[in-house]
Amino acid sequence: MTPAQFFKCLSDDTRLRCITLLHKEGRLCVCELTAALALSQPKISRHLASLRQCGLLQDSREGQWVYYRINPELPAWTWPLLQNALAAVESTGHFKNDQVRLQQMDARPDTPLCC
Amino acid sequence: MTPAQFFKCLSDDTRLRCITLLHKEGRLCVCELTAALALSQPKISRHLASLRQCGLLQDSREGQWVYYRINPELPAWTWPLLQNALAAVESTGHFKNDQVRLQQMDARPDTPLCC
DNA sequence: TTAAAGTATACGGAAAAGCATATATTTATG
DNA sequence: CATAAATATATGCTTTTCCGTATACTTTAA
Repeated sequence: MTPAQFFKCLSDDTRLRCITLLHKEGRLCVCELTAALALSQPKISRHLASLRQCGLLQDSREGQWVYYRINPELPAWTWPLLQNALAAVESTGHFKNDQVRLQQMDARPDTPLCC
Repeated sequence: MTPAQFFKCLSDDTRLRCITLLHKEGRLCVCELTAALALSQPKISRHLASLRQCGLLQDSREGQWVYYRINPELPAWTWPLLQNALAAVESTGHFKNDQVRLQQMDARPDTPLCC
């Protein structure tokens, strides 16, 4: 992944909101992101697929659900950028209303409540 | 400027190369950038205009030449991102061959040698 | 084995981005 | 004033991005 490609990943609000929530929550399935951002499932799925294809995200299927997380093996130079990107989102107040629907502790990870 | 817009500015190689050189040199005119990157003048001019319009760059005409610099009044949240972006470019070795043609000290700023 | 939930992808269209080329504009200079 | 240099913009085109909708795939559960 080149720096320009990395920035392109972050250059769209939907992708940036997904990444922000994934960083906050650790991992989320598609339906949780769809519910949290109030966007259509194919839209979320397409953006997640593009982020996976460029190496920013990892996915793992668990039964019915596909969980996404930030790829822990990203190149070293991306980490400070990612940190500052999230800090920038935080400091500008963008997406401050985005939040994953609260889950009952004993409901995860088997059954996301959102679906 | 939103974070996503900021990242879009950095998501193109030509723009990233311009920003990298401008950060290194402080300020450069269009013909210096055109020569340093070996790209067409309209292409450079268009990218610089887009970066100026979104607030990332400032321009100032000095006689025949228009000098661009990184806008010193960028919002605070952009600075660490910019720093890390340049560090990323450096560490990945991209654009490592880009350099402004050396100027004789007494030739600047009146007459860029490149033109 | 059928149905339903969760997810991915195909398709078609709209909008934006990016480019090469040509031309206009501004400034300096003879 | 005419010309040349530096820069900006217009034009037409191709490519990419983004989206909504429809549909296919996968897994679970009845």
